[in-house]
Amino acid sequence: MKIATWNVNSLKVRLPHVIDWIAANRPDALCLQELKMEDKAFPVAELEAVGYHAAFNGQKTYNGVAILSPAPLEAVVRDIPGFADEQKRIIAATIGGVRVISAYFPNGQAVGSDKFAYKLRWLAALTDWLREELKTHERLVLAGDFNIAPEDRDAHPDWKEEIHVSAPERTAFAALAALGLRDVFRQFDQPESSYSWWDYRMGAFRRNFGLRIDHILVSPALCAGCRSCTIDKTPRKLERPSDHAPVSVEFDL
DNA sequence: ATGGCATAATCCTTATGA
Repeated sequence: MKIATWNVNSLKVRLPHVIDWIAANRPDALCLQELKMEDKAFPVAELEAVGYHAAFNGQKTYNGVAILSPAPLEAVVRDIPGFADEQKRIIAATIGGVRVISAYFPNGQAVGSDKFAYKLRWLAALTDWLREELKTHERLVLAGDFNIAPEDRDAHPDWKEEIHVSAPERTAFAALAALGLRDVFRQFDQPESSYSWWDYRMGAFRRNFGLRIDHILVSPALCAGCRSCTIDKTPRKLERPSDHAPVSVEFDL
């Protein structure tokens, strides 16, 4: 089974890239973030035409998440249950017996800001919810744009901002890991300076000035079967790219 | 010291991203 995640930064603009990437990679599940569109604008027909169903949780202008799959998407849940939030950042579905969650974590803007406090509140609510989910879903995948670089090696050495690398954010990431969820990328040898996001400015991609903030975390029941985890930089080289690259994991069930 | 790019929504400027 192959599961991937991709922050597309506007599905309207990026739909051709998504369609091409699906055709080349045929994932069993593709988690998308930052759709930046309302549900009524979601390209259902275009994706059906390439053999993919979709569950989506959209919002005008900001946020918005989806899961695409050639197989039926069952038991769809939108948003974190019990957490009052206007922002559309979560969708979950069961695909082939695997609970798949597409998550767009808050950016946080700046350490100490109101948005940073919201990021930490949101992370705490997510962790509480997943603790319960894991009781009923042994096979679980949390994939998305975490907006956290979990270790120093996940950020370019010249990254001078605190946001995405601060201690409170990394502590919150560790709390997710403490549920038993494993950052699959680090289960395998990887190239040095592996990142999944590069700023549009300053020639950041050319200089590989990036952050690894897009992650796939898997439950213990799936971890042993994991065969690979890779970041695909090819779509970042296209005209009008997303600033994020897709991340994929392959595992045996 | 600042903003540098991209997107979407008020439009020709602003909010947000990371």
